[in-house]
Amino acid sequence: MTAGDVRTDERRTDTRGQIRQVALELFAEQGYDKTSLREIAERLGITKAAVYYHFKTKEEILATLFDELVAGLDELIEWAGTQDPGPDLRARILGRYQELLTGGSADNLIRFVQEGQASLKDLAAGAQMRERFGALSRLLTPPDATVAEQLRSRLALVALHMGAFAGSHGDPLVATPEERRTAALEVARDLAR
Amino acid sequence: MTAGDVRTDERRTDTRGQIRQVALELFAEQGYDKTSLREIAERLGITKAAVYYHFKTKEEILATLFDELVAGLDELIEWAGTQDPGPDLRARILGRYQELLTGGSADNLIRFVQEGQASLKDLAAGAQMRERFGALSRLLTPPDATVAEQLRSRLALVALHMGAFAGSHGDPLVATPEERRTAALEVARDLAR
DNA sequence: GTCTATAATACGATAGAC
DNA sequence: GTCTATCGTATTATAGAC
Repeated sequence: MTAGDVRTDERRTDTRGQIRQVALELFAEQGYDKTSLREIAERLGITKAAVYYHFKTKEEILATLFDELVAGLDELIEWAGTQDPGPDLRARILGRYQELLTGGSADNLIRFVQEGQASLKDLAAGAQMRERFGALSRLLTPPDATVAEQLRSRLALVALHMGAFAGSHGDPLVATPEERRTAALEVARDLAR
Repeated sequence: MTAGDVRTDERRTDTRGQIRQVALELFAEQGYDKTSLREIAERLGITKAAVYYHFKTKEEILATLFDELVAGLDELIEWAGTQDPGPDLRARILGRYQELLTGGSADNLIRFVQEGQASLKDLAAGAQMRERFGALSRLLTPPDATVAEQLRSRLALVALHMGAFAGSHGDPLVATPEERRTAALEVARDLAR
């Protein structure tokens, strides 16, 4: 882990990374169950067996996709725990949560979470995400919250999700990604007010 | 179709209906892809082949599950088209939509739609539902709506869904079904105000 | 690090007996 | 209306050559 040890991260052809990237695209597009390792391999011009050199199982591919997001969420949750509760904190939590969903490939990841909840049900990554969503929901919900307020907290998170990837039921939102994000944050903050 | 023609509806052991019921429960619980015909058959103490006597394909089972809801939605959409647009109509649309989701087994169906969007992607039933959600969203969105208002309309529908089956991300809402429904309608109407 | 080949298993769907 | 038996095809995963 010294500063000069660049070699380990400088794999000339980062097959492992390409597998992760393609897998995430396919998982988000068509779901985990309906995406086969053969399909992932084919897109990269390699074979299934080659994929198994880089990952022990299909689920391991999925698990590594969540690592970054989960770490970011844990950081956010821990930070929020040290702050003074109140409407202002809730607004800041939502802003930081949206930042986690912005940039990188977190948009595909959150689309996968939002649209493929069923497939995540029995997977370790699913349990991991459910825990974090639960923690976030609690942080966004005053202790004496009504049922409607609890529901609003959950919807605030969904609003940010829908702003991150557009799609979802019915027609897509017609707007640029920036417009969507801005609108989503506005709606989410209003819901968690 | 005469009044006395009861026989056809009075099948002593309604296997077809039982298949539909069990299938819906399993689809809602674990998703369409992960539910096999063998599993459905086993729960009823029959074989896969027997299931194929009642339905030509697995997808046909799913399709019949949506028939009632789709018919109700079409009726609602048509009715709404004859009314004067405005905040008041939007509130009434949401109320009637919630009624469609209440009673019967529509709760399992809408849970399946909400949590299993990925599996519905390439299915005829999925396209059918997406059309209706799109129509509903448009009815709930003023013509000059901002992006935020468009998003709020979609969230209003999601609010009713979450009120219909509790579950979803993070912790379940702690409330009776009635409390959940009441809160969901309040939140939904506020979103579509 | 990638390959061919294959094991083991499950799936949706069909044929034909009863 | 339900059964047994099976077909054809996919899947995840592994063994072993190169």
